Amino acid sequence: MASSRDNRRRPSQAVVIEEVPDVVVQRLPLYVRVLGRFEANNIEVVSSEQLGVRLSMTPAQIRKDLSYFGRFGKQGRGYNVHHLASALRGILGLDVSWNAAVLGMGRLGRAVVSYPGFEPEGFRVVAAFDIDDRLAGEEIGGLRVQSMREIPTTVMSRNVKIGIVTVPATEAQSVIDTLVAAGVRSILNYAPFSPRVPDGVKVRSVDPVLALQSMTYYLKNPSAGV
Amino acid sequence: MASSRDNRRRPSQAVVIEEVPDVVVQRLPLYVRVLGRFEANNIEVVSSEQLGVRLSMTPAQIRKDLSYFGRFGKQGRGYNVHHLASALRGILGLDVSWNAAVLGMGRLGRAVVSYPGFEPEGFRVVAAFDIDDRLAGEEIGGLRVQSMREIPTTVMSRNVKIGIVTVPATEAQSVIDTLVAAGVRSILNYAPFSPRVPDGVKVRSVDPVLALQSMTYYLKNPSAGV
DNA sequence: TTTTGTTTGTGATATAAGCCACATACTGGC
DNA sequence: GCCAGTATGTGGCTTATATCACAAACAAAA
Repeated sequence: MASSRDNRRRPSQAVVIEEVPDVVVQRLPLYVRVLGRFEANNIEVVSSEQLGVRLSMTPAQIRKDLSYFGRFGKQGRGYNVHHLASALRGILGLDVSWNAAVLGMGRLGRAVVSYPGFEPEGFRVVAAFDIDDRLAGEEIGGLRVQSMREIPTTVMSRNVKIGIVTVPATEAQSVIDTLVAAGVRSILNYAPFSPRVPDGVKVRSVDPVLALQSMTYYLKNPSAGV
Repeated sequence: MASSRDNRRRPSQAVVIEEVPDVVVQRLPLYVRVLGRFEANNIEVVSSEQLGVRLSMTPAQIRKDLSYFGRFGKQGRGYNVHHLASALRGILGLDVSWNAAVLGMGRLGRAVVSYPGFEPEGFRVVAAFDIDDRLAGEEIGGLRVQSMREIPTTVMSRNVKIGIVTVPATEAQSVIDTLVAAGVRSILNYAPFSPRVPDGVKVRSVDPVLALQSMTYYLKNPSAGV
């Protein structure tokens, strides 16, 4: 029945950029990660089926997600691992380095500054701040700790694009406000609270306690959630 | 993969317990947290409006979520803070303590074992394991490190309900399989990979790198995502 | 008691996300 | 060149999630 195929592409005028849902954006790094594993194993081609198995998701979802950004596969064959991986890295901006500042030099902040997992992924911690001015001047993980008052100037001078917030929950909102005022638009929040930020600023929270607290529901109630 | 075998409706089966969506369960601890703040400030009554402001969500959503579990509010007045908080703690199983084991005694595992944020919330790390048997016997954060071979017996004997996985990504799946085989049904995963677990097992992953990698999309493409 | 001002709880509705299924396109074998 | 086998890309449908909007319930004031 459906034999009408006059849905040809219109020329690139009136470019209505289809908005990509945030859920999709959040999954892209997942794809980059497994593709990286395939690359490391010298596998040249993968299907959405294979990716789906690795990621516990349906092949259809992977294909749909990718289709927001282009056509990367070949029918009957699959995706070229290297080609797709670098395309996605480009889309996500993972082909360049990003500078971050850590806010809060307590136990957690120190751990983050010396965490070896950021650098290889292109995230560079280039500044460290603490509320306690007595810490200022001390050196932690190769960085001189600065006063929070220096946030605006340092964000500018060191091209800081990401703030990593490790202060106590009570201080976190004001630190975030300062960051935002300084022009930071991406925040990784470790403080156990719900940040409020204006439009145009993205926050992602890391909160293991919250994760545990929602799992106990299923421990207590095993019949739920399959 | 997801083998749903028989999707036919059973109209005769009247006892359809309304399943609570996982998104809702994941938000409950958020409510508990803000209610705790209100409690600490000796505020006795809050409205869904006030909660919504603190959590950056709509009042309607909060009310809908709560309605899955009962009727906790009074029209024209709002919710009794203490009453609602303890009701939710009960629902989530946060009124009792839970024992956890940490798997992997590297940098991250050690940090987790000595992280002071779990105990006050009722999560007790009662066992520590490492793949490297040479570590076995050493004491870290007051716990004797055990060989992974001891997982089944220790999970039983110490009533471990939660596994906290801090081994490298390459080892993580096999460690999780072992945990699951030993009867653990809640896993907090710090390893940068996508775990596969059978039905009935819950996993939540903590993955700061993934969070950063999805935010760079918006840094690169500021027009997107409001 | 009645009225006014709130705020809940929830059906109904709107929006978003996920999945199916198939036409289309490519590969490899013969 | 042709056929068999395979896997993409996507329109359309289904399912899940979020929001709306309003009757019901309560408090406080008159």
